[in-house]
Amino acid sequence: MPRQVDHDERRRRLTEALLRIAGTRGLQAVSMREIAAEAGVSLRVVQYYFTNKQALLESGLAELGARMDRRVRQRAAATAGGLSTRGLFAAVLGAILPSDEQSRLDSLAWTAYYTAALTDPALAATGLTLPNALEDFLTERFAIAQQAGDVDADRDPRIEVAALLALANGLTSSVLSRQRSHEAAAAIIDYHLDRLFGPASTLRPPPG
Amino acid sequence: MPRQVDHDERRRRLTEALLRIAGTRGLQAVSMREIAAEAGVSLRVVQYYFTNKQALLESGLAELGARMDRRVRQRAAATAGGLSTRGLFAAVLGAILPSDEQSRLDSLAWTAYYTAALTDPALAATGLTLPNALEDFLTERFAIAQQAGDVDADRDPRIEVAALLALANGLTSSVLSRQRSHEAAAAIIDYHLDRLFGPASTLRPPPG
DNA sequence: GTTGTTAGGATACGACTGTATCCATTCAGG
DNA sequence: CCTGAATGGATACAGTCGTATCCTAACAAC
Repeated sequence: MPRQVDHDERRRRLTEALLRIAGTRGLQAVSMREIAAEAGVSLRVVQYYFTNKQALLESGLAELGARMDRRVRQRAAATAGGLSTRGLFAAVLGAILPSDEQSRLDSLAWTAYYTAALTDPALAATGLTLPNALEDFLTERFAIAQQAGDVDADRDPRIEVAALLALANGLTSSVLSRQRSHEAAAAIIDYHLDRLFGPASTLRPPPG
Repeated sequence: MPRQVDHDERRRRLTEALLRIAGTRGLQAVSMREIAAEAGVSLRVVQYYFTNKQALLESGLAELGARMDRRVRQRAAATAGGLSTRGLFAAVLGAILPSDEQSRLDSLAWTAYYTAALTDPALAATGLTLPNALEDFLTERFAIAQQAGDVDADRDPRIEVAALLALANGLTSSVLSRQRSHEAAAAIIDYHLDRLFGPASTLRPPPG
């Protein structure tokens, strides 16, 4: 075998270049040639490691999902002591909200993908499945906390969770458009978590 | 002067064609030729009545704003008797949520514009100004209702209004992706209005 | 050293984009 | 009637797009 190259590493670099473009100039600015330039390689290399533009886009979407997952776990791990239900919700919702430059770029790219998926059936198949799973998971946790008496009995778990996730998404959109700062958005989420769970008992996990 | 044509009417038809494409196939599918085909005219006609593609896109954005405004007023007018604070909020939030096929298409187009504006400074200038004005207006109304004793004194008007608007936006996004039905989203909004203002006192205005 | 596969540079193809130009038709004002 | 502006059909132009092809360099296996 001739000169061997780490294909996964090459693909990772190209995917990162793609997401950099999508986050700064939008998904419509993503072309094979732009990705090549951003990654500092030739067009042929991009073609060589991805059969299609479609494959490239799917790789970008997968990477975004992986990064989001990593952020949630990081925030959950940063919570001192065992993770309370409120801590879990704060971790998830805090991870959704863009908090630094990197997560802002990722969030922009995610929004671009989501919007594209609304009118592109090819992307819709892979891109719009995560929210439901997350909602179900959090609803279950919320219901358990409620049965334990940590939440008022008259709250509807399914509605509360759906609302919190929709709220985080709506706030994200306003943070991306710079209508609101990250801190203002985080305060709004805290305000609602306070109403649901009572005032926070421990230190807030650090942003990032 | 030779054969005279109603320019405003022509421009309106072309703008409608543009929004039809943006709502069904996305903003990236909008080209001068596609608009011409959708409107049943030649490419030259599109060029004749709009100097630029830019001008065409701005016209689409303006039309979307006008339609949204019309929907809010319609819902407000449909409310029996004088408009209560809750009625106002229900009208505005209900108008944001896509409720029929037409408002769904408009909402999709709006989302496409909003996403594009996040990375396109030309669109950002005209497109991202409405939300703030609406938020200020509703916050004022909310504060007045609170001083009149119609809302609990410990609610923060600015936060509550910002959260309601973000909630409506987030729910809209979930309705567009068919993660949730319009009815489910409307129920979530009602649930929160009930918590804020107490249970609804009058009939809910009809959808549409 | 020859061979054969892997890795990529260079270039080309047809489709599509926004925009510009050329030209024919229509019809009111003189 | 005739002239000139309004309207729009047809076509061209320079770019960019995704993709395909051709060809060369590198290097492990034999």
